[in-house]
Amino acid sequence: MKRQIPDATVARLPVYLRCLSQRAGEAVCSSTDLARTAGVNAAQVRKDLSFLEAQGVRGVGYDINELRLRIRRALGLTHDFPVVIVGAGNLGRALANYRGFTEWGFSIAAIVDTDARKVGSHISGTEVESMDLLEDVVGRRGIEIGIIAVPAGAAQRVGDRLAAAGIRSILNFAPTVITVPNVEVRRVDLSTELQILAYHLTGRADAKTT
Amino acid sequence: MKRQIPDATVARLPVYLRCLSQRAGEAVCSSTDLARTAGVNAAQVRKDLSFLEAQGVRGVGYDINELRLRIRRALGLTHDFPVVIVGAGNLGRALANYRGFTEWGFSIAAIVDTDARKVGSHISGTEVESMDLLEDVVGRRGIEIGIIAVPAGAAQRVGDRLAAAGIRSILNFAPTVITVPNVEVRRVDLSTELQILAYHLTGRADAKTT
DNA sequence: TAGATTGTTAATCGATTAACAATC
DNA sequence: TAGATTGTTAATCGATTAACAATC
Repeated sequence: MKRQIPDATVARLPVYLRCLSQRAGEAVCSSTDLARTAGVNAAQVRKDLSFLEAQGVRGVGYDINELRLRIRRALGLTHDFPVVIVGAGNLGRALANYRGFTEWGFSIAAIVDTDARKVGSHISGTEVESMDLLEDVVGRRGIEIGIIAVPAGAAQRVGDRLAAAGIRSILNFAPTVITVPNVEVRRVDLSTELQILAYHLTGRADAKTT
Repeated sequence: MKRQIPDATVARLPVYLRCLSQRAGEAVCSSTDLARTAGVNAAQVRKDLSFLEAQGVRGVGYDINELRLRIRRALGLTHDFPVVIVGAGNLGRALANYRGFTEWGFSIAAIVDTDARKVGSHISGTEVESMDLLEDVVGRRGIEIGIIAVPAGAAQRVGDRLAAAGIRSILNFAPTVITVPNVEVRRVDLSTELQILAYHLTGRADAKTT
């Protein structure tokens, strides 16, 4: 069962969830409405929601609370996911301070760093622990998701250690491509995004001169 | 001319660029090689590179320096892009400190914040200026790219102001969906990424119990 | 020449979307 | 009933990839 939600849909579900949270007062939302705020096609929304066996009401729309619940369930956000943040630099701190974590069912179970001066300090209520404890902490606290927020040079090594420790999903913020077999790695990279924007800037400049 | 590079290819070019930079010593790289490090199919690599009129040598591979140049040119990374960072909190600081900026031809032309206590301080050599100066600074320094690193509640307003100031591309790090007509907006969102990982974790858990 | 690898075709696959009957 | 909106089909579009002739 399950599993047949297309990747493209899975990538959009969190966006829908976010848009729906932003409509507190309202009780019902049409596919057209949701499509507009999410920036996609209305047919797309309906198609996506059909994978969740979402029950819209013809002539009315979707019950917002019901829909949010279904999306969460489809994404597997039914229990808490403990997360380890590796690296307590600027980025690691920014991530740890992001309070959206708990809002969506993720919790910072550990922050580790190699820098002895950082160990023992607290970020957003979590104590920074020694990188030496990584495997220990991951195992003991049942952590399944690792966030890499270390310099590029250290990222691959961290990825390897996370994998060896039993982590199954990695979010890599280090500006480098890492390879970790049997682990789902997602990369978030500022310069990649900037470069894509640059392409479109250039494209539109061309269009103007044409 | 140009413009006919598919979106999917454009999104991969920065990855290739990154992978190629990581192979300093070497002079030549085959599509199979590059595909492995980039985590894609070798035919995909060749197809992508064919849009750049890249000249590989049969039986040998691609000249790394030549290829990097072509990718940069295709992406429009031929001149410097001044960037404004809006928000000098944890995230804004992390972004400003990221030295990959200049490496890829982007420069931090301004950092602005509403907090008077932050104005005047320096981040990575750039002075934080008052948010009131946003439009002024964007116009005067010819800034085309804006990075939003403010709390969710302020993001839409910042987006509107950036657009009004003439910005044509926005990278939105605020955990909210914003709508800005006629502006290319890309969203980078930690919780979206985590939620996608969560889906796959759940999926694999199912697979194991089956 | 033999081995390797490109460039490109063509088949396949997956994702998007217009359209409309069903129905609240 | 009339108006609105869903759920789904089917057409279209775009992206991926195997395969292989070309050729270094």
